[in-house]
Amino acid sequence: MAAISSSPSSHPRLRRLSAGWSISPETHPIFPLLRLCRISGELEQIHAFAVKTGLFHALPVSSRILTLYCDPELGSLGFARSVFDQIPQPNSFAWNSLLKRLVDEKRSHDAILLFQQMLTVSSVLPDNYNVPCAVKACAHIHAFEEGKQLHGLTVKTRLGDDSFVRSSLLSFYSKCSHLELAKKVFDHVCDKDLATRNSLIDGYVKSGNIEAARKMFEEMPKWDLFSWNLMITGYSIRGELEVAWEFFERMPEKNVVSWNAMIGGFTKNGDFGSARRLFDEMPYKNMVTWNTLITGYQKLGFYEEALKVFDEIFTKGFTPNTITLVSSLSAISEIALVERGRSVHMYIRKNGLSLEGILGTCIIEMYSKCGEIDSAFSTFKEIRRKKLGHWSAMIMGFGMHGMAKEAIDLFIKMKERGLKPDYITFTGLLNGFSKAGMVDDGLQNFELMSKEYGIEPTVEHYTYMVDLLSRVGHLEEAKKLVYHMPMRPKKMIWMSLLSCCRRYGEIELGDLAAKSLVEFDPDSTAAYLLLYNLYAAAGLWGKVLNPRDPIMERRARKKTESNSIEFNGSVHGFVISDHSRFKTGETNVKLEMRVRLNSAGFVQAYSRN
DNA sequence: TTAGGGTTAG
Repeated sequence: MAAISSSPSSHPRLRRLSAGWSISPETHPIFPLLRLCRISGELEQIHAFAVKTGLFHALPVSSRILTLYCDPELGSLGFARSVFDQIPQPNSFAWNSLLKRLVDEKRSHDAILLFQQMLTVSSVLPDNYNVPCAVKACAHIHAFEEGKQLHGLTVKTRLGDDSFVRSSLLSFYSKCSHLELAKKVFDHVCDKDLATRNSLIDGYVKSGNIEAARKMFEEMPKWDLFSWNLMITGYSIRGELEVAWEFFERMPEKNVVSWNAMIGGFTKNGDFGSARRLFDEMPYKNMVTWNTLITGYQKLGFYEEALKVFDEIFTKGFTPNTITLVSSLSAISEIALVERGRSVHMYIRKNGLSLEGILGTCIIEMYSKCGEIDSAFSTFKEIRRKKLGHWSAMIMGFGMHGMAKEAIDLFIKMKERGLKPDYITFTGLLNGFSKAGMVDDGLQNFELMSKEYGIEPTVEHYTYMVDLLSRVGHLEEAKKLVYHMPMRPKKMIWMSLLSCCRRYGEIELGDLAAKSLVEFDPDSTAAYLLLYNLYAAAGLWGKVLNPRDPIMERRARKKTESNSIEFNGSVHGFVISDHSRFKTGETNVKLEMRVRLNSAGFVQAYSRN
């Protein structure tokens, strides 16, 4: 209540009001005053006045005050919540306002909990205002079971006749990828309004059925902005940018979402020139605009470009949000720019942003990938309420640094805290076993994962298992695993196998791995280098020099590939070389990258400050 | 005129 410190008599309108009005909530002039309230300072003064005069005890007054605090322009969520807690028996307006604010701020779990709390501790019933909010929260986090229960509730209470309730359910099923259920809800709606139709279009768009989306769009009696924006998104997802552009140009009115959707279409399809042109031309930008550009660059591997845009945000007077920081940290991790990562960490700390969410996970991951496992661990220890993501990121960090013992210890502690590991946790753990060459533990946990936790191994899990088996020379078992895995092996699997074949002189299997590697990437320099080393190590110079060998032939037209790493304030670049030795020079970089680079025949080629 | 559903960034 620190904000309610000013005297109620300081406000001219309040001075008049406090002069002896009897407290009759329905007719009291505080109501027109509340309606006129536009800025937080005014609201705080009216609030203070209501508390001091006892008017706040009247539910119509307190609920109106709360509703105003729930407006993001007038109050923070924390403050709204504390005002809510001051109301002994909140009415439906109070519950619904707070619920809406939670949903708008994407606090979906809290919103669902609040709705449940409302049903159990208050006499407020589910209605056509709060049910759509609760359904929206379920849609956001894909809480399918909870959403279905709400659907059941609407059937029992006949709330399903309401168009808001219906469209929220329709959108929920669309977002949970149950389009058949969405269509079922849609077919039962008598008055199909714009939002209802748009929800279904969204479902079609997200499931890639652009034809159905277009049919629906064309059959609509009228469009508004949402419909057009959905079509732009739909064609962008399909990579049909010309059609997306047609919609963008044809629409009678554009808003920031239209521009963002079109920019997103360009970035997703790698046309950064058009994306940037549109970005520079648009009349108004929001944080989604900036994030669209940053994530676009980051996802396609243009990390430095992503970080340039990140810097630009500050010069243009915008404030990065969680998504901006997540994407930028991801770019920083990929190119291991630890000093940049540290400055983002400082920014987070300085601005009081919590590490208890995804940002904590990103910082741990960033330090781990940049080789600073100690900083990663001290960040991890700093986080008070650790979530599964933090544990998994730290296990992954230890894993990639070959610190299998630390990874296992953490895994055990995590389970002791009652947390259930997920597929990411096991990815980190198996990576640790593979780096440390711990076959028995690796195999045991690989089995435990599906048997005890019901987690089906992904291609990453298989990759680390193949890597582990190959490293210790169990090449036949590794080969068997590759042939028995239910999905197509990825490039890394063949790389591991091939590099270990060199070490153990397994020419035949190495040949096979190299050919499979080339199938993925016909210009794979790594395949050539690994195979070259394999033949050379076995003294098979005839094969090395055979110009008709399709793999060896690539030597002549191989491209120069480069990578970089920041260490001690300098950026160190690496290019692929014919030499298989990895000369680290002065730098003693503790990174798994070093191991990978080594096996792929990289050498340090240049350094710049 | 105290409260609600559908679009863009992870």
